[in-house]
Amino acid sequence: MNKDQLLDIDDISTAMLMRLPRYYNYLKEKNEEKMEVISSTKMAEDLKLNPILVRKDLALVSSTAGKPRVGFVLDELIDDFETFLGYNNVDDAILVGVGRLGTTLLSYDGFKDYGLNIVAAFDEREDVIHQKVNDKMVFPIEKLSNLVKRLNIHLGIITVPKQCAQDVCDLMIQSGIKAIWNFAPIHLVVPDHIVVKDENMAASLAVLSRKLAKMIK
Amino acid sequence: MNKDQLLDIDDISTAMLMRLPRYYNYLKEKNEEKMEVISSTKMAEDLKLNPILVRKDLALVSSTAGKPRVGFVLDELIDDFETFLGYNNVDDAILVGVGRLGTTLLSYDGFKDYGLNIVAAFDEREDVIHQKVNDKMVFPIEKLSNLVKRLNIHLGIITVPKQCAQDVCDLMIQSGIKAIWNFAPIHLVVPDHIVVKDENMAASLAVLSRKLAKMIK
DNA sequence: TAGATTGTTAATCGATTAACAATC
DNA sequence: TAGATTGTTAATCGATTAACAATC
Repeated sequence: MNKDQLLDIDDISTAMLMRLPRYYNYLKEKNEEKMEVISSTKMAEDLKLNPILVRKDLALVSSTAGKPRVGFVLDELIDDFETFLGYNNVDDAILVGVGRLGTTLLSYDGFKDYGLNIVAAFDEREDVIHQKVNDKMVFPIEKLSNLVKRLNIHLGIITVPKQCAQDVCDLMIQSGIKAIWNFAPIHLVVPDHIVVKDENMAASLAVLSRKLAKMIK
Repeated sequence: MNKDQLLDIDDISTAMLMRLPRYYNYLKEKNEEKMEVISSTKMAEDLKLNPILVRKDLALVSSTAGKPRVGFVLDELIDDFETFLGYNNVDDAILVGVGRLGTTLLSYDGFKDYGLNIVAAFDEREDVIHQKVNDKMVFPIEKLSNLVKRLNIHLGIITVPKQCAQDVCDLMIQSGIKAIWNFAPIHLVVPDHIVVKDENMAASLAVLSRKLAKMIK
C-alpha cells in the first residue's frame, strides 16, 4: 500500500479517526516527559491496542517513515498529527444556547489546541444577551444569520434545549453553516450536504453501563 | 438467527450500542407526537440508516416481533429499549472535580432518564467543599474512599484537570470503582478489569472537522 | 387478495490481525 | 552482526448489505 494511493482515499474510517486524538494526547504527554523518540510497539502497549493497528494508523498519518530499531521522532510525529487532524488551520465557529453547557464550552480555552475557535454566541434570553462569556459576546439570535454570512463561518455548535434544537439547526443551515456539532439529545433532520456530529452522552453512557453490567454479572 | 442464541452473545458491538440511543431518542419523539406504531422502514428513512440494519438492531432489542404491514408498537418498543440499555435499573455514581464541566454534569437532571444517578461529588478546593450543587453535596476528596465503599458504588466520573486525572483514577480504583467515565483529555492507565469510557470531545471534533474539510475542498 | 413489512439466510465489504521480508 | 522495529502483502473476522420467503 503506497502513500500516494492512500492520500487519494479521503474516506477514512470513523473508528480510525476516533483513535487519532488518543494517539495525539499520548504523544503530547510523552513530549512533556522529554521523550524524543517513540516506537509504535510502545504506543500499542501503553494504549492497549494491537501493535499492527497502531503501525497502520501511524503509516497513514506520518509524513516520514519510522526508523526500524528506533521508532518515530516525537516532535515530527506530533506535527504530522496536527496537520492531519487539521489542528493547524483553526476553524471559526459560533455557538447557540448559552446555558450551563454552552457556558462551559465557551469558557473552555482548550479547543484552540484542537483547531476550533468560537467567535461568538447567540441566545434569546434577555439576561444573557450582550453579556460576555470568556471574552466572547452573546448576541440575540436574530443577528445570527447576518454575522455567519458576513464572517463566512461554516461550523455551528448547538447547546440549546432539545425543544428548540431543530429550529436552531434550520436557522444555521439557512445562514450558510455546513457542519453542526449537536449537543441536544435529539435527532436533527438536515439536507444531505450538511454534516452533523451528535455529541451524545447517552450513547457513551449506554456503552459504559452495558460493559459494567457485563462485568459485574 | 434465533433469539435464544442472540441473547447468549453478550459482546454486542460498540457501533451498534452507539446507535441505540439514537433510536431511543427518535422513538420518544414519535411517542410525544402520539404515534402508536412505527415501522423499521420509516425509522431507517428518518434516521438515514440502512433499513436492513435497523431491522437487525430492532430484532435484537425488541422482545416481541414486529407485525408485517404495521411495524412495532411504540410503547412496547420504548420499554424494550429501556430494559436493554439498562435505563431501568439506575446506577449510582460519584463525580470528582467540581469545576465548570463537573458543575454542568451535576446540574443536569436528565441523566436519571438514562439510568445514572450522581449521589455525591468530591473536590479538594476549599471554596467548593461542603457546598451543594443541585442538591448534591461536595465532599473533600479524602472522604471518597470511605463513601464509595460504604455505599458500594461502582461508577466514577472524572472531571478534573488532566494533571490530576490519573491520581483520581487510581484512588477510585483503590476504593472499589469498576467503571470510569473520563472527561479529562488524557489516557488513563488502568488494570484490565476496569472499564474506562473516554468522553473525548477532541475525537468528536476531529471527525467533524475532517468531514467538513472534505466537503469544502 | 395484494402488498407492505417482517425476520432469516447468504453475500459483500471493510477493518483488524497475522505473517514476513526489509532495514537500521 | 543480531535483533528490534518497521512497512507490506495476505488471511481472518465481524459488521453491513442483499436477497428472499413468511405473514399480517
